[in-house]
Amino acid sequence: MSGDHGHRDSQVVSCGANGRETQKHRDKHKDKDHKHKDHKKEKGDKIKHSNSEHKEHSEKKHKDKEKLKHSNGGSDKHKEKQKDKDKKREEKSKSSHSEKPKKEKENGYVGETSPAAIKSEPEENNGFYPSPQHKPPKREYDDEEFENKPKKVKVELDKKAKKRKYEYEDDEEEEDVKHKKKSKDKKAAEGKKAKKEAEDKWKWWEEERYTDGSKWRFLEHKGPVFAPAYEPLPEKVKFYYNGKPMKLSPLAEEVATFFAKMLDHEYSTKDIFRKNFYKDWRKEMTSEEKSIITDLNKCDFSELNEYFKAQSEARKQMSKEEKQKIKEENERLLSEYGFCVMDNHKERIGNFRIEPPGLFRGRGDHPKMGMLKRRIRPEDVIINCSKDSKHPKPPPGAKWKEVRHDNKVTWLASWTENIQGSIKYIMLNPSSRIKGEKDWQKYETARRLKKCVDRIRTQYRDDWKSKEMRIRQRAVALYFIDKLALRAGNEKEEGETADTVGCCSLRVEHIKLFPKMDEQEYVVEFDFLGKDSIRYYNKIPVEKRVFKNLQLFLENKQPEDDLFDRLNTSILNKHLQELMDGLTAKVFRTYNASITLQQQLKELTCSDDSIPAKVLSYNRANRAVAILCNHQRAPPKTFEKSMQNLQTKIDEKQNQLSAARKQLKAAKANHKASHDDKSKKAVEVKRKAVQRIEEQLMKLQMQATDREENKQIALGTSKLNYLDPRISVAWSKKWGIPIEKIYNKTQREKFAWAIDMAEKDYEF
DNA sequence: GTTAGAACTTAGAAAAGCGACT
DNA sequence: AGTCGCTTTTCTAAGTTCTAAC
Repeated sequence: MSGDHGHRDSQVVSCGANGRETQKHRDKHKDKDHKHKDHKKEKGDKIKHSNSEHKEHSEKKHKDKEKLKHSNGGSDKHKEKQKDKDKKREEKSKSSHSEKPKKEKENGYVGETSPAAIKSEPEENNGFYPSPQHKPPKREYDDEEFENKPKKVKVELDKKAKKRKYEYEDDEEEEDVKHKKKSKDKKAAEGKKAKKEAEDKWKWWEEERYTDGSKWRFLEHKGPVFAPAYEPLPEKVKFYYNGKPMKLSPLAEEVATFFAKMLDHEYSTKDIFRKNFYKDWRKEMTSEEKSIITDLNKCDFSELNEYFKAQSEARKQMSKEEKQKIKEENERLLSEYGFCVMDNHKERIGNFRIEPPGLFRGRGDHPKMGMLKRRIRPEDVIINCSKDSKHPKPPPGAKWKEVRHDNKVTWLASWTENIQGSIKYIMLNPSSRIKGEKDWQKYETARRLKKCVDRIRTQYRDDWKSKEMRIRQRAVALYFIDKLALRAGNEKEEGETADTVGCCSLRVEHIKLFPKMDEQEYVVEFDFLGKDSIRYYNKIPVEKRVFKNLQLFLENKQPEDDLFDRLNTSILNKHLQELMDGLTAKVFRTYNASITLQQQLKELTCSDDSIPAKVLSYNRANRAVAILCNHQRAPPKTFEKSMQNLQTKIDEKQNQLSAARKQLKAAKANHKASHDDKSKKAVEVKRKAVQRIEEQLMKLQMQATDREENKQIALGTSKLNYLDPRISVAWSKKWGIPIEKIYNKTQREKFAWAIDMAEKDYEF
C-alpha cells in the first residue's frame, strides 16, 4: 500500500469502539447545549473579551517565539449582521405568507395536459454534443485523465470498445428470467428487449467532456411534479379543543393534519417541536381560531391520527387490481416527468417531485424542528432549460417564477425553502452522465492525492514545529482529517441548526487529553456530534508533538471555545489547494476510504475461499471503511429477533448435517459389506448431500457473522460515495465474483462507467 | 479576508417493494 | 392470500466547496 502509512491499520481497529449515541448521551448534550447557548448569548462582548484575554496571554507567552497575527474583530460585526439577516428573513417569510393567495385550486397538482412524450433522441442535433450515431472518440482513463483543467482528449475511434459491453446486465436479465420461470415466448421477448436496451445504453465515459465549464448544450424537461392538493377531512373526523369538537378552516386543518400524522413519533413530544409547530400553526389560523385555540395541550388530534392510520391500513388492504392501478399511474408519472433530454440523451431525473408541505424534521437537537414547511407553488419555482427546447408548462392558471437558460449549472428546477432559506434543486439521477463524470473525477483527484500524500504528510508533520500558531493548528487539524477521516467542519450559524462540528470547528469541550492511559501514551479522546448529529467517539494515541500542540491550543480556553481558533475550512482548503491542484479536505476522506478498501481486500480475500466467504471478506473490507468514516445506523428494530431466527436456521442445518453424515456412514458400511455398484452410488449420493449441507451451513454462518458485525454500521454511504467503484469491479473480476453480489441494480447503474472500464488489475 | 449565496455531494431514516414462508 | 423480514428506493436534511460581492 504505497500511499498509506502505518497509522491506518490501528485506526481501523481502534475505531470499533464508536458507539451510537445513546439517549442518555443526547440528554447530556442537551444540557450542555443549554449552558452553551446561555454562554454564547453574550458572545458579542464576551468573545471579544475572552479573545483579547487570550491574545494577551498568548502574546505574553509566545511573544518571542511566535508571531501571532490575531484578528479578532468581527464578533460585534457578526452579531449585527446576524440580526440584520434575521430581520430580513423574518420579513421575507412574513411577506411570503401574507402574499400567499388564500385559495388556490391549482396549488399542487400537475397539469392535466399531457403533451407528446419526450423524444428519446431528438432528430436535429440541437447541441454540439456528438450524437451516438457518430462514433464517439474513445477516452483514455489512465491517471492523467481528469486533470483539473480538462484537456482535449485525443480523438480516436475505437470500434472494439462496443463489443465487451454489458456482460453483467445480460447475465442478470437471464438469471431473472430463469428465476421467474417465464414462458418461452415471454422469455424470448424479454431477452430481445434487454439486448436492445443494452445496445442503447450510452457510454458517456467514452466521449469528450466539455472544457468550457458548460454542463450541457441542450436541456428539455417537463418541469417538476407538485404535491397533491390538500384534501379536507371528512365531516366525521373531528378535531377537539378542550374536549369540544371544532371545525377548522382548511388552512389550519391542513397544518393540524401534519401534526396529527406525527403523533406516534417521538418528535411530537419534544418541547421545541411543539413550540415551533404551534407558532407556525397559529399563523395559518383565522382570527377566530386564534382566539379560541390558546393552548396546544388542549388540542386533541387523536381522531385525525386514527383516521390516517386507518387510511394507510386501507391502502395495504387494497385489492391487487387497485394496487396495480396505482402502480401504473406512478409509472406513467415517472415516464412523463421522470426523464429529461440532455444533449441528445434521455436521462433519468433524480427527484422530479417537489417536496410536499409538512412539519420540518431536523436531525438531532434542531432548533427549528416542528416548523411548517410551506407548500411550494409554481410561482416559487425557477425552471432551467435550454432556450431552444420545449419549455415546461406550469400547471393551468399558474406561472413559473422564472424560466432561465443557464448551462453552467446542472439543475432543471429550483425553489427556495422557507425553513433555512436555502435553495432546493431538481437534478439528475446518479446514473446520468453529468453526475457520473463528476463522480469519476472525484476519484481521479483522490488518486492524485495518493501520489503526493507522502509529501503532504511530511510537510504537516514538519509544520507541527512551526513558529506560527496558525500553521501548527492547520497542521494538527490536517493530521486529524487525514488520520481520522474527519470532515472539514464549516462554521455554522448558531440557532439555525443543530450543534454539530467537524474538524475545524471542534471545540475544547470535544477532546480530552490523557498523557497516559492504560498502556498507551498521549491519548486523545474525541467525543462530539458530527453530521446528522451522529456521535463520534474515539480514543487514539497520537504522537508526542501533536499532543503537546493540543495542550498548547487548549491553554486558557473555555470549554466552548474553538480548539483551532486560528483556522477555518477556507484557510485550510486554500492551503491544500497550494499543496495539490484540486485538493480539499474532503479528498482525504475519499482517498483514505478507497485506499483502505483496496488494502483490506488484499488482506482479507483468500483465493481458495468460496464465493460467499469472499463476499463476506468484501463486506468486511467495506465495513472497515464505514467504521473509519463513522457511518452509523440505528440497529434495526427487529435485529435481535432476526439474529435469533438465523441461529435457529443454523441449528436446524447442523442437525441436518449430522443426520446426513450418519447416513453417509451407514452407506459406506453398506458398501463395504456388499461392494456392489448400487451401494457405491448410494455412498456418492450421500457424500454429495453432506457436501451440499455443509456448504449451506457455511453460508448461513457467514450470513450470521456478517449481520452481527453490521449491527450498527451502515455500509451504503461509503459504498455509494467514498469507494472508487473500480476497486470493487476489479476485485470481482479478479476473483470471478458476479458483480450482482456486490452491487444491486441501482448501484450498477450508477457505476456503469466503472463496471465497463475497470479490468481485474486496476489499481487505485 | 469576510461573508452570503449558490451549487452540488453526502447522509440516515422511512417508505415501498418483494420473495419466502405459512 | 396474508404475513414477515429483508432489500431497495425514496426522501430530504446536512454537509462541503466555490464564487462573487463587499
